[in-house]
Amino acid sequence: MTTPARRGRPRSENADVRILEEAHALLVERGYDRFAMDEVAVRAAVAKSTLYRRWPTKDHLLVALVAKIQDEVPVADTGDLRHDLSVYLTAIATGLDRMRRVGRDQTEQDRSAGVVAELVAAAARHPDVGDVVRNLFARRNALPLALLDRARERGALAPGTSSEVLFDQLAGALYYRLLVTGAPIGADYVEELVGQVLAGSGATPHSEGI
Amino acid sequence: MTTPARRGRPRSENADVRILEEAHALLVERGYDRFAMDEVAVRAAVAKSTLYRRWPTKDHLLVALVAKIQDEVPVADTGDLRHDLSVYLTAIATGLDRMRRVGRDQTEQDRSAGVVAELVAAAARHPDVGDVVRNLFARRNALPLALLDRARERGALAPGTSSEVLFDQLAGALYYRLLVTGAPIGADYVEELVGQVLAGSGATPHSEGI
Amino acid sequence: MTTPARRGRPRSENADVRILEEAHALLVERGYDRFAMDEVAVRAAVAKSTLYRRWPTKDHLLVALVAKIQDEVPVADTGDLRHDLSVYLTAIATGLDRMRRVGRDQTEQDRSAGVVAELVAAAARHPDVGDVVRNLFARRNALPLALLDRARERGALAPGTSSEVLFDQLAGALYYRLLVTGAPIGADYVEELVGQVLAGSGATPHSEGI
Amino acid sequence: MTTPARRGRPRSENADVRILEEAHALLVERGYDRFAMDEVAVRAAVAKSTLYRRWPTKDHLLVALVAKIQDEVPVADTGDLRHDLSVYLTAIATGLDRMRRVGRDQTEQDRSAGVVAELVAAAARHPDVGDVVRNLFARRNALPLALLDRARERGALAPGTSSEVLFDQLAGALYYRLLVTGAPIGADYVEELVGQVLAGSGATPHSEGI
DNA sequence: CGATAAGCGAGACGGTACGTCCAGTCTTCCA
DNA sequence: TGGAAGACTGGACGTACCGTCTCGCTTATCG
Repeated sequence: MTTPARRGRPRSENADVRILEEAHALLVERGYDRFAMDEVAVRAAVAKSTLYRRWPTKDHLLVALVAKIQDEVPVADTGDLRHDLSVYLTAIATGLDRMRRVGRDQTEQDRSAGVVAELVAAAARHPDVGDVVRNLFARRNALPLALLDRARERGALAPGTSSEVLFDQLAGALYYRLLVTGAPIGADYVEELVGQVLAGSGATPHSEGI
Repeated sequence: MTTPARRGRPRSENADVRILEEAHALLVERGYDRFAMDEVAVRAAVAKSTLYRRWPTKDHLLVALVAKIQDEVPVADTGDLRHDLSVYLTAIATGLDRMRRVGRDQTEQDRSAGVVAELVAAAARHPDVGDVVRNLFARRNALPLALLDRARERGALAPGTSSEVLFDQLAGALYYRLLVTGAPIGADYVEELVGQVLAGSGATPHSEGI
Repeated sequence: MTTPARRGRPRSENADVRILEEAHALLVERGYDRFAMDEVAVRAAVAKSTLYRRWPTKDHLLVALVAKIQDEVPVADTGDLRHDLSVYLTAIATGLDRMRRVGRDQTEQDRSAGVVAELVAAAARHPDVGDVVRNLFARRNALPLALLDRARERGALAPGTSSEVLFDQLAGALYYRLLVTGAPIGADYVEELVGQVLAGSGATPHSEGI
Repeated sequence: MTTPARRGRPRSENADVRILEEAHALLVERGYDRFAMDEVAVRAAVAKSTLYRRWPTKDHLLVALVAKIQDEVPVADTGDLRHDLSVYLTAIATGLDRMRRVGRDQTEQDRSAGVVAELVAAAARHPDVGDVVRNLFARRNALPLALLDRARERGALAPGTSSEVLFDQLAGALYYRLLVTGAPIGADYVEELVGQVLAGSGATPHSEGI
């Protein structure tokens, strides 16, 4: 089972790197809507056709970019479910908060969802971008989902509960605040959220480790 | 205290009506991004300046439009919290599902968030659009929030829980599925969600009415 | 019979002027193929859409430009047909020679037909551009054609000859040399040409004026 | 003096043939401006580099192609100059008319100069293409020029006339109509043209053979 | 009742990005 | 070295929309 022997000039990895670097810089500088393909091309010293050979659309490029940037959020399974979830969700919240500020006047203290909202819209515009986005989240959520499953196995979670629904409650609340209500998502909010969600799931509060 | 007696020709109500009608039709036909102000103007037989005199931006117009369309979702307080919430959330879910289909090929069975996603992005682009959107949701959520409060008062909900956080879990889960994961939001999902959220809030399962 | 009452904002004459001026300058600087619409727009401080509202194509703009530039070549009817034709054709030849040099390195001593050739090609590409070009020439040739007609009436030309065919021979020879063979078109060539064409048309050589 | 003994793989004659065939077909299908090198390459199953190894430019390829297609127009010297010229010019006119139709909707009854105009423009763009074109015409015109010379020698043409100028009048008229005025070039036009040109050149009308 | 103010339809305008197209060059591997 | 494949740079083209502006006209209220 070998590689099918590519013909023709291979794509320049160098170009890939430069494009993504400059695209990133530009996104941070300008934000989603004032991000221009022409400018990426110029700054990456690449022809526009090279851009469009790789990504059929500005939306595609940006989604790919964000997917790449997205930090791996690690999950530790210490046995203390409440703590582990708090840590994980706090990491997510921090990441979202960083995204919210991308490309806007740092001083303006707005409650905008910024890039995340645009990404969500991009996903809504092009079915294939949507697929990418969904894959991204699926991969990312696999770990915390497994965490919940293990917790249920060792009895820290009521048997009837669905990990997926539980996770929807948690992540959903964060995204809802970010995208819809604009309410702040601080560490204490995460704490309260996790507490309230676990309360009803058969978790012995604060004592599972014992 | 009367109206301060405007001078000059008053705005045409007729125009208002025609604009919103045609805008609606166009939004349904085309979806958010291929919705063009020029076309609204032509179809409503109205000058573009008339449009922009009323709404400073395409985003503003569309948000106003959606706000108007948005059905009043009534809340009944039967005393059966679980049931009341299920009804309310199902109504929301149905509405969202309708929005999801707006402006796209009816046959294509996609999982796109459509207009809602674009609205969220519009809110992210213009602070004042964001305010409108947030107000819209605040008004709409006031009722279910009050429902939760009353439930707590009569002891159907543990005293320590926050209605707002509770509601974030419920609505959040729906929007998260719509905007992010694209997972389906059926009646059974709502059922399960409400059950799981209430489980942790000191609600006596299925028996509060007794 | 009144003007049909224009509606909407009238086209800016100012823009027209600036565009044609800058287009002319640019054509002279660069020549036909390195003439760029984008640059005209920038230099005339005009939006590209303003360009394309007036001329649907680069070719259209340039043909219109040349039509405008084209000097009126006056025709004098002194009664000396040979002389009058020589003067007229020499003027044409000079004009063509000027066009030939447009947009190229002045030093390079080439035999290129330059802009004229491109115009001819443009006329071949778009039917409507062709119409403009043909009209241009029809108007321009009306005068010399009339000259020939009058000469025939006063007996200076054989009755059976066609003015049009005669003129084809004259103008044709010039364009043929310019566009096809690249042979030089000097004053003596014009002289010889006119002499030879008239010889066969019943013109009393050099003596009509007597 | 032998060929300097090429090293390496010899050029594929096969490729030559296929390229020119497909280029021809494509030219006929599309016309000059929508003729794309990429497509020739694909259709001839040949690399673009193979194209450019042979012709440095699209214009070069097309000029070469047309030069090759260009039918040899034979000249017969029957002694009847008027007849011989008519035959020759009619052949040219027919060829031009065929070219005019190349690459366009057959139904559209246009008066476009088509490929010929583009060739002329190509010649204007690249000096060396111009050389090729001029050579092409020089070779082609050598025969009729000789015809005129012989006619003068045997007294059928006035001694003072220049064959070259005479030929400019004839060919020029045709090209002028084709490229500039768009007037039709039928058999009767050729007839009239030749008649009028010869009338003034000392040719005994219709009686030289006697 | 005429002056003043604003709304309106029409449509041009500046601005700006998008995505497309194609010419001509370069790189890789294969014959 | 030639050839096939196909990526690359470069750069213009024409399109699409947004939000603004300029006309000439209409419809109100105010003095």
